[in-house]
Amino acid sequence: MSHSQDMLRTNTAFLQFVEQLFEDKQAGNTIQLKSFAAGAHLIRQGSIISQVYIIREGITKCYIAEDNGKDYIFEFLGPGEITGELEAINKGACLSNITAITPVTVFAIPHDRFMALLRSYPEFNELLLKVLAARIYQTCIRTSYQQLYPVEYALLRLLALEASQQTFFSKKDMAAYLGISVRSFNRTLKDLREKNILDKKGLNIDLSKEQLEQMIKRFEEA
Amino acid sequence: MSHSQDMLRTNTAFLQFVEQLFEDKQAGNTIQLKSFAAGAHLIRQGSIISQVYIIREGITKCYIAEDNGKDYIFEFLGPGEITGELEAINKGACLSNITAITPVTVFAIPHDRFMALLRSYPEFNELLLKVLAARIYQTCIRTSYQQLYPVEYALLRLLALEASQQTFFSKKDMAAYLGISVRSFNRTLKDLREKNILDKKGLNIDLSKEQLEQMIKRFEEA
DNA sequence: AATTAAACGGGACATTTGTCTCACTCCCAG
DNA sequence: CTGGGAGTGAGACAAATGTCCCGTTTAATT
Repeated sequence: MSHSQDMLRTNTAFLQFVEQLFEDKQAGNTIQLKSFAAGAHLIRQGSIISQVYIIREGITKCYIAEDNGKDYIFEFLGPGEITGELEAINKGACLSNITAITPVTVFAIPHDRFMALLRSYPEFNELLLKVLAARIYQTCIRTSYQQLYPVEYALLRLLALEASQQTFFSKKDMAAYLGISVRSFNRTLKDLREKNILDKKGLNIDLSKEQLEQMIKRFEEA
Repeated sequence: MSHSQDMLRTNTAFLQFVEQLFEDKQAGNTIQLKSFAAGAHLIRQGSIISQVYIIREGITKCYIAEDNGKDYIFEFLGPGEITGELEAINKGACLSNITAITPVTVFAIPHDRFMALLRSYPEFNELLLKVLAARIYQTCIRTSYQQLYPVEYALLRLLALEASQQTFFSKKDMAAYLGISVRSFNRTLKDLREKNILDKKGLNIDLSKEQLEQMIKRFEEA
């Protein structure tokens, strides 16, 4: 379930469940719809929030801004993904920023209501467990290969994911996702182009799936 | 709750709960005790397991071994920490290796039993939610500063944690925890010694808490 | 159409990190 | 006591990455 390596995470099952709750006059009366323009903050790191958001439409990025001015993007969240749940569970200040990349609409559920839902709908509880488990899973895998493989490799994976998902992010965001500077990002792109692995022009991987897998295998052996 | 930045994670509440279950003849009859010698594998990456383990005693390390021969340690798990829960929730192969650093004893609970416990004990369910949330929280924070700050800074934090917890790991493990080579680890240690931040001899931070905080602040401003 | 801000691409140089290597110590099994 | 293996420490060099900078392109607004 949702174990596939995604740069942009989505969760249809979760979205459907919340959608249904929202439709239900009884259960849904504390659930609000909210909209955010592209670039707007849904959640600000360090602030206190009293609701969880489930993304109904649009794409957001979830990142920590360090004091030295650098950002690290953990994930791009799309429809069906929840944010602010850590804060609901542990009652702390917000871990990260969430900002809208495209225009976004969300379901907003107050914390106490959210916790009550978990208790009254075991199915919902289990969906959340799966979401959290999947996040840990993904984060571990990603962190590990970003630390232990050259950037070139991580970048290739990133581009492959981007291509397969038909989504496109700014270079700045992609660099922040990889935890490197934009300069390094560009440099690596150039290297890959010179090796004829990428289009001269853009970001399209100039390889078949088989070839890409071979590339990656080669990296792993080296 | 357990938000403090720990290198060695422990969880008293969780341990107590499982301990009680184990004592209870009715509920505990499917819970086994298992022991592992130092260095033994509790869980092998990629394998299939059918139980979750809750550490009763001892220290383990949780790491991914990449194909290029490098390891990345996510966390050191101590008493009360659970492992194998991701696999119970998502039914996949094991994400990571767990090996015993010291002799270890664990409670072993079969997957189906574990999932049943979550349903029948809301309190247990909530404890698990908190554990998962705390892991995400910690992982995000750590990943971010390891990517965005110089190694020197991450290393200082690591040593401070080690000192405050009175735990000591091999250099190899500490390097794997930081995602760097042992060589870099040593080099950075040497630099810190030359700057009179560390003991000439060993790994003790040669600063008061206030001084250390100042150091870290200086890093953050730079 | 003109203006501005942001994104992009890359040169030059400094710094950081990895790889390879060798030497030293310690401990333990033979 | 002794040889081997693991852990440790560091020199020398190569490779990767960051910083600073500037010119170009693109997109949005006036």
